[in-house]
Amino acid sequence: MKPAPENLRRTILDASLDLIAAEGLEGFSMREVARRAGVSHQAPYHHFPDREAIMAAIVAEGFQRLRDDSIAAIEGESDPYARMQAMGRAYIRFALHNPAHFKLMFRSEHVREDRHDDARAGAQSAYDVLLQLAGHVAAKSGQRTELVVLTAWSMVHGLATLMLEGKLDKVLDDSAERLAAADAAIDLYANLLRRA
Amino acid sequence: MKPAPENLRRTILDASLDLIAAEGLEGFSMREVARRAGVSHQAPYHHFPDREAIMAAIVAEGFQRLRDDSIAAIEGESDPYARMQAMGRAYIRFALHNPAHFKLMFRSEHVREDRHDDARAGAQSAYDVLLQLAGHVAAKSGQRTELVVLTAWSMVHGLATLMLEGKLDKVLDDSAERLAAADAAIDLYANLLRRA
DNA sequence: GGCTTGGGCTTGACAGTGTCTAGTTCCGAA
DNA sequence: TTCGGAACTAGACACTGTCAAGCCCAAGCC
Repeated sequence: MKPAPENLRRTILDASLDLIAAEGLEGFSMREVARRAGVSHQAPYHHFPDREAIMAAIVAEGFQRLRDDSIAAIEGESDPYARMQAMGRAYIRFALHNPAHFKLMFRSEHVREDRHDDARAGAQSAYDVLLQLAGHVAAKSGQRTELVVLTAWSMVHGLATLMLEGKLDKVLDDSAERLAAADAAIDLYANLLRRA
Repeated sequence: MKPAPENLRRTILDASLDLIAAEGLEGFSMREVARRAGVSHQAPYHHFPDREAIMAAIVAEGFQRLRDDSIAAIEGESDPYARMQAMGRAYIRFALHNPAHFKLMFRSEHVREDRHDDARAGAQSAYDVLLQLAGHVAAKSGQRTELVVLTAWSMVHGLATLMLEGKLDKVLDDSAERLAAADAAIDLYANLLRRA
């Protein structure tokens, strides 16, 4: 009667992703995940030590997807500035299309990366892409690499966060307008750097 | 025997602020607040309809403090760019010195501003300061005001958020280094705009 | 005076949570 | 056939936010 042997772990992760996508981050609960997976409230504990471990696994997958999206986005471009802009657009789109997932990836009280190697490794792999791009931009613009990393990351992360938390809703009505505004901000940043 | 008539509301807010400062945002609970205020677990409900209302009141106070800090910081400067930089530094310092309070101000799942006039008004009053500064910067730099608002706010908010969530810990060790890096990022942004 | 009203507070309940401890069931190796 | 362990269930515990009653006391009115 068992549907398949070792896929409850995967089922739990998928149920978790569905749950936060549908109900938001605060709608996540071990027991609701178990209910959606069709198992007892204790079954998930056989595959994850605790609630945070499930979230850490989700965070790791999120960073891998973000990294993949970023790489796919920059492939079409050769100019360092254009590549950086492409990555920024991918970052914003990932955040706006997966709001709860994105939030979870950046909430240290939910997943403390120092105790979850998978989450930390995922984050690092996405960071590496940014670091490499920033190096080329820094070389061309004459800025320090660390400062390019810091400003570029902060810019797109701030855009994403403010939009996800609704802080820009009063000035940007629909999601198309938000995307356009974010792209314009990214363009301005890149152009300022280009002409530095 | 009553210490004073109508100060339990204030006591509850102070207890809440102490609690999140000490235990973080996730350490906040109605019952712990009541315990710290020395009253029964239901007493707070006599002054606030629910948990979210306490948080909304705290958020409102936070934005007022942020606004005051910003105004105090820009008073010493006359150049529009310098004033914008001063506000950015004040923003970062507020966030780093009051991490839980700052996070709460930007977490829409905890406080939905559309149902809490006090929180919305507080946020608006801080936003107004930014809007005015950005107007002057836009006039001097030839950029659109909305784009200056968006990029400046996103930059400092991204800096604050990434630092608070520990995402920059691996590259910025202590808090002095973090402050210096944030200031450098703000300076770079302002200087890029100056020479646009 | 007595009586009512209502604000401020307490007590007790309820459903929901994360997680601990004990089972139970089943399958493969000895 | 027995054993062992992996996968899972069931029950409990302390905690949460909030609803429903009730208690106490001062103010207002007869």
